[in-house]
Amino acid sequence: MNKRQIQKQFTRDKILDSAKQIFIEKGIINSATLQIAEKAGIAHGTLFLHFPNKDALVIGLLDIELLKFSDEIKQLIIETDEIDKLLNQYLNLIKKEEGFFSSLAREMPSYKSELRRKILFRESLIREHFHQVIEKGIRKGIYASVDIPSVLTFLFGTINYYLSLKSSFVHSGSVIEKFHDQTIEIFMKILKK
Amino acid sequence: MNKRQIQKQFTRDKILDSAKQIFIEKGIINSATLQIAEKAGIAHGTLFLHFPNKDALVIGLLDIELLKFSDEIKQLIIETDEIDKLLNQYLNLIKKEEGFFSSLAREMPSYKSELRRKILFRESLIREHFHQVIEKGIRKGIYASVDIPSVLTFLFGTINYYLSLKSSFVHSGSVIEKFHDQTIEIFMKILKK
Amino acid sequence: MNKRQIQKQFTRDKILDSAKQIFIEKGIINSATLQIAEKAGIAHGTLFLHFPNKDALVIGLLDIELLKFSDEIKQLIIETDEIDKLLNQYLNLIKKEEGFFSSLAREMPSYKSELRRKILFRESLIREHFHQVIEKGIRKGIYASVDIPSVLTFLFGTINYYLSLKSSFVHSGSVIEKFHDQTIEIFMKILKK
Amino acid sequence: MNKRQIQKQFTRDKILDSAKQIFIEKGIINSATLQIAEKAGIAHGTLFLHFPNKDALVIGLLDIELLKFSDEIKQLIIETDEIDKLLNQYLNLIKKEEGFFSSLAREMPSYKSELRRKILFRESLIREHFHQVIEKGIRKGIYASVDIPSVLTFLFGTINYYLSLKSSFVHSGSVIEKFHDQTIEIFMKILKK
DNA sequence: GATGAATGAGTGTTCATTCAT
DNA sequence: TATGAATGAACACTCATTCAT
Repeated sequence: MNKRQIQKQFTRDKILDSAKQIFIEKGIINSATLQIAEKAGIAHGTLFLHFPNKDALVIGLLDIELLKFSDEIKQLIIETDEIDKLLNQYLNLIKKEEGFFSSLAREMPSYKSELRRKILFRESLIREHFHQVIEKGIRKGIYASVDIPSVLTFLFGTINYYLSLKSSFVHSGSVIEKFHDQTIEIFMKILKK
Repeated sequence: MNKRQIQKQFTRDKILDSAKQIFIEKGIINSATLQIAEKAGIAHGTLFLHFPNKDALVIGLLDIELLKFSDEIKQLIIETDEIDKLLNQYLNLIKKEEGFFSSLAREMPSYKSELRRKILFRESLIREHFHQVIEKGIRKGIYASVDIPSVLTFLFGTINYYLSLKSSFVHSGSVIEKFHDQTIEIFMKILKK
Repeated sequence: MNKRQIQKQFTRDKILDSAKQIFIEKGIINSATLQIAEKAGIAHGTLFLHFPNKDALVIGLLDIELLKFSDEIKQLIIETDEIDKLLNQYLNLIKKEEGFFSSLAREMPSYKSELRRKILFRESLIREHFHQVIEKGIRKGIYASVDIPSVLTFLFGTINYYLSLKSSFVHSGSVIEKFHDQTIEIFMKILKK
Repeated sequence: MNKRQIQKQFTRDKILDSAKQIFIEKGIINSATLQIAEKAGIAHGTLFLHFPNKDALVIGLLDIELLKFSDEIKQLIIETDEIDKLLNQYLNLIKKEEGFFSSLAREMPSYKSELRRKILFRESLIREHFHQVIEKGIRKGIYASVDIPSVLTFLFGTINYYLSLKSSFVHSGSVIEKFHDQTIEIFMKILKK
């Protein structure tokens, strides 16, 4: 990469960084592209040079974050096939970026369908990992033979609920941490033979 | 109530009615006060005579709806002390106003905190009813001695998740209906001894 | 009309007045709604209270101007059935609002088709008047039996050409006046038996 | 020309080619310099190396096109001194590049005065050719002794009118072709003794 | 109490032009 | 000579709220 390309990437990263911070703070819908540009220290128009429109910026940011996340999950899968350990690690991962995922959960229902589809697709990849682990457990006779999709919707629905209402559940600190143990406990109960 | 007060109440009700319809249709954030006033057949300014600002209108509407809802739940409680029948009735009640509750679930996370607190307070009343029934069941030895708040958060979180992403789960028709049976089934499993 | 309605009409008129002046000066495409509002001494948003969008403002202005014009033409028709006198009066009418018609002719080709159709419809009404007078003349044996539509396109095309390139034909003053006599002369020659 | 100059000319030509195509397609005002550069396969900034600004590019393009056109007309003059044949050929020439001339006629009135003057100057060269032929015809006693400039304004104005409102006169195909015969017919009538 | 005209800050997006590389 | 990232003013349009009538 020559100097120009480095500079361009740097600007792009600055935009994504600012966007992430502002999205966490105010939610995507209430964040103005002007404010993001100002925080990134660039001209308003420059933002649209890197992303053709606001939606593309959101999608760009999500792609990076969710891909990163998905990769880390994949790593976890390889390391363990016990669902409680996997769930434990999964919650820890979310906790690390809780601000971002909280704003995501909060606003996802308001997003335009393309954006929402993109997010749900990423989530479905993660669900898939969980699905496989549970399926294996059922085959091994460790878990009860539940309807896996229903059970996972229950789990992800609850986590989503915590995240989306984070500010109502905790004044500061992590919601995920607060409900960490009980979430695992209840989920294991559902799987118990 | 004298004639003037009756007239005032009538106008207020018209506003609330229109607001409800429009909120369901377009979501609270995308509903303009002008449109609500037009649908109510009153002047734009009149709306602000009855509600100091848009938020107050939303709160006013919720107060009525959730109170009504809460009353119906109370009635159910009296009629039964079996949690599966109660949950069944509860889901049926939501289904009746699914449009409203879906738009509520979808947008609640974006509301200002006072508004959200109000909604969650109303929800907590309903939770309380469930809490009592489960507690009684545990005392009677019918249900396992679970941590009731956690278990209820799991339940309400999941229902909320269905409602908020309704349009991703079903193209038309009711999400609640679609997930009705499995929701009860899983929830009962959690309570099983 | 009560005071409010008078005030509203007054504001609307101020907007139309400012728009007309600015359109003449800079052309419709290069006129900003903000500038029109400023010239009218009202808030930018107020403009959109009276006209839902810029196009509607243009159409509103045209409707008034062309209707006024069409009415005056109709009056002329009644007064005379000699085409040279009619054409003479017609050119004088255009001359009175030459600034406006010049900017119209200049930019019409760039307008969105709905707007253009509207303008051409108004023009067609005027053509119709001319058509009738010429037809009568042919029947009476005063004029040669020409193809009236072609001949009128020739006439209106030329007038349009003068108007649209006004600033190239005259530095100040009226183009219509400058070409008044020769336009009539040539047109009469076309009609001559 | 050394190698560098050849390369420069080559780039310049590529820009002019792209500009012409895009101008025809979208009109000058709606054509972005970025798009022209992309079509030419050069960097955006390079365009401004060859032409100091967008106007200069337009003028440069016109110079070439109108000069080419003027040369072809000159050739026609040599071949014939009958005005109807000349006009016939002239209309055929326009028809060949009708897209370009239509977009020119449509937008010329919106151009800055320098640009417009340039175009009109080129047109005046063509007018000059017509002038000479008509003059000769009058001297020979073939045509009536009309005021040649007026008569030519009538002609060119009408052709311009067809071109500028092309899309209102024909849905597809050529306007010039459509009005070809009647234009010649009427014009000849004006010249008839 | 009711009206509705007016406000004005705010939004996402475009594009000719500049200049460091 | 050529590049292309960056600029920033400009644009049409929205909407909760105010206040004279």
